[in-house]
Amino acid sequence: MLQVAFIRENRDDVIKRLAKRNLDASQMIDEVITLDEERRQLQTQLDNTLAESNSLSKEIGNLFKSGKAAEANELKEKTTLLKERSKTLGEQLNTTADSLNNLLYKIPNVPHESVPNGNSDEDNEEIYTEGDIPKLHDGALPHWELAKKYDIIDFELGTKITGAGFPVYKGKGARLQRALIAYFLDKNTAAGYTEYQLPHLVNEASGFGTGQLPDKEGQMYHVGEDNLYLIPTAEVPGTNLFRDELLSQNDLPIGITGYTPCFRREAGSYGAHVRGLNRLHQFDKVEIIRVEHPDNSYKAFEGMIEHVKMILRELKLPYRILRLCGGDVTFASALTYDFEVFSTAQDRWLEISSVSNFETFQANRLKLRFKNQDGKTQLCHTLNGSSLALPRVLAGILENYQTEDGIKIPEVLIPYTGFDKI
RNA sequence: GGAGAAAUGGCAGAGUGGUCGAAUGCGGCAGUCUUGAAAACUGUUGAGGGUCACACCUCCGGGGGUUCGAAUCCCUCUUUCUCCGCCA
Repeated sequence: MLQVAFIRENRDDVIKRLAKRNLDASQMIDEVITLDEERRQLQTQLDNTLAESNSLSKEIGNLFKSGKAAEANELKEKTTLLKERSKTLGEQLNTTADSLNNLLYKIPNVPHESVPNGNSDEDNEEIYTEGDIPKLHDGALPHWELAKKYDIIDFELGTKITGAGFPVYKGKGARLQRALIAYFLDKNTAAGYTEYQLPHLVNEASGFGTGQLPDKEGQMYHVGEDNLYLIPTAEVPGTNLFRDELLSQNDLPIGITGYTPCFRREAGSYGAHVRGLNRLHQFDKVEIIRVEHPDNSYKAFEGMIEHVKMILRELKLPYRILRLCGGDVTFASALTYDFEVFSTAQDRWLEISSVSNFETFQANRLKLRFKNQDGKTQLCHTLNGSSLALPRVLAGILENYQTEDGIKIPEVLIPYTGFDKI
């Protein structure tokens, strides 16, 4: 959520920058400013009322002590009126503050200046490509056919025991999955990220902290009896680790990584685009999360991009990087780069990583702050990225590494799989 | 699941109705000393709102209540610890 003071001081700029998201926020922004003024006014009135009754109370105490009970009782009557007034003002203040907050929840982050204009994923800007697209033999198959042919992933079995979008990995498929998780975690920890094992269910406060609530409630699985949510990404427990924290400058930067399954209710549309591993209700992902000094966050962002590039280079997968346009960048993010791997047999790019800088947007909700050099409290910047999401990497490997007599395993993974061919 | 105890600043930990936003220690910051560092010493140091700046207001796990006045008393919820039960 944006900071009110920032909105107040940069009204025109905020509206202009939000327009990049094809959002005319002028009305909302003005309402924020009005509500905020109202809130401050009420706060002042309440403060003054309370100040008055505080000083009366002191006086009464003193009078009682010096034995002037009659005078004290006289003053007591006065406080009744003040009490009523402060109660009314308090209620008004709460109402106003609630409306202000509800409105703030609806305003997305202001995009970074480098974010290109555009409406949809078609307007994203390709900024980098690497790797050769392999020439496959005749009769090369998409990964869901390969999965069946080599009996490594069983989609029907998943449907039987749970439902569509919950695949069952078998034999070498399961082992390859585990190999990828271990390999990614090793790469991330070697780069300085601390490994965490995080809960797969989170409470409501965590959902609010990273912005899944209140708006995207329907996208998470909800365990009603205990009012918990299945995580859609490790970003949620991982970032909420730092909720309500006041760090010292020396604690920064913080980098953590963790493997979790991810659960998403709205897994997507229909047809070939959601076949196989392309879109799932449950999938595995290794995530990297950073908490940074604001001055350093874009440098850290570049570092994360380089890190993911290095992994894809090692896996020898052809990929490209997109800078998401204003219409496609997610609600909380100021700048997002997507990584896509080329899935040769499907002849299309598949998103495998999304790296974002949220600047202070999440930190403001989380109350994640640090003491800067001058001893002042300041909001941190938060960032995260997939490093990496498993299913589509797996799809890319299966499709790009297929040969007429089996699927080869990328060299760097062989120590993890213990076999070099499926 | 049952019984008991507890929740206070970045951390540890005092504080049982007004003089408490809160002792003390640690940590942080600044300084003295030192070639430099450490140690020692001195000073400083909670968060949020509000203000040009002050004033002022709020916050002692969350919510409610008693009282002129609550960290302190009462109710309730949550969490933690100890003991018992169950258990991978």
